[in-house]
Amino acid sequence: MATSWTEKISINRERVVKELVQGQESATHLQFLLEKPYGDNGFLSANELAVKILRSFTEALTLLTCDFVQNFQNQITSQGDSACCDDRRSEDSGESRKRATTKERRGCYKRKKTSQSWTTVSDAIEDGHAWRKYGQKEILNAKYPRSYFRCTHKYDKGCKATKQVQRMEEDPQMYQTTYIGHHTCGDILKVPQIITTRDSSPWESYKLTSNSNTLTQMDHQHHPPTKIKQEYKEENPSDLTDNLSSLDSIIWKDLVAFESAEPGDLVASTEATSQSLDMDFAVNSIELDSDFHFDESKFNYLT
DNA sequence: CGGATTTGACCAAG
DNA sequence: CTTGGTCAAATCCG
Repeated sequence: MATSWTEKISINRERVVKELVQGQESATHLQFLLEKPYGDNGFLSANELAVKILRSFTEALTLLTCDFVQNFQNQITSQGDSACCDDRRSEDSGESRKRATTKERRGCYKRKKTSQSWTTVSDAIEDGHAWRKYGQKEILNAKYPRSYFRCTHKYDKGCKATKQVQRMEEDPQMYQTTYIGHHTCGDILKVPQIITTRDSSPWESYKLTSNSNTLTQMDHQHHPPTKIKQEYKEENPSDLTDNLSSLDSIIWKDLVAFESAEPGDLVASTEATSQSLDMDFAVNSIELDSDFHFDESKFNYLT
């Protein structure tokens, strides 16, 4: 195997610490916001911070759980072959089956307990990936049903990515999306989808092309305008600028809201998760040139 | 006609 | 037993 169990543990420990530190920082920020509830100068709203904190702790707990479960499973499998669900099904006799083979396997699966997952909250459902809905379920004590999506390329490319989308009770305009597993089909959203809003309607949509840092206007979609965040200045940040080549693996958690998308403008911010950097960060501003092109080195990052 | 969605059934887990 | 996640036939839609 590529990495040993002990290596995985030490890798995950770093990530756990990182997640917990981030959660702590977000909590501090939240505390600051709660102390002055009428100020609106914060980069992140209290609600977004709460989501961020929750995500950090969820991720940390997931990593810890993965360690534990993986270790346990390693011990089990080393003692003998694991029982597959097909084995269980062979015991399940008596009742006549409608059809053999594929139908025989219906509902035969393991719950994704150890898959990496992360949750976002946004007022847009579209995230740039090709999803196919495969189910909807009423959830106990939830006002709105939960929708289940899988990657369109599940069968042709074996992509295991799924997501669950649920309208939020407190704010029905917003959707909570839980992504489970990363895309392995090549349909990786190499660059963020950026939704912009202008001060005056109509708002317009832009998308970063995959091979360049160029914003191209998208066909109008049925997104409601995203909220505009106030610019938040902070000293240039971190070691992130050393790793900008990893931009292709960034998964953007939130939509960017531009105060203006005119060339030359500094435009507002978003949050993002980088798989390769294994961290979350925020892009504070992006400067556009006349071709709606931006220079990565001019990004202002917040970690 | 083929791909996407709907929806009730099926199944695992607790 | 209940609940949530998935399957797949029926249906919709371009």
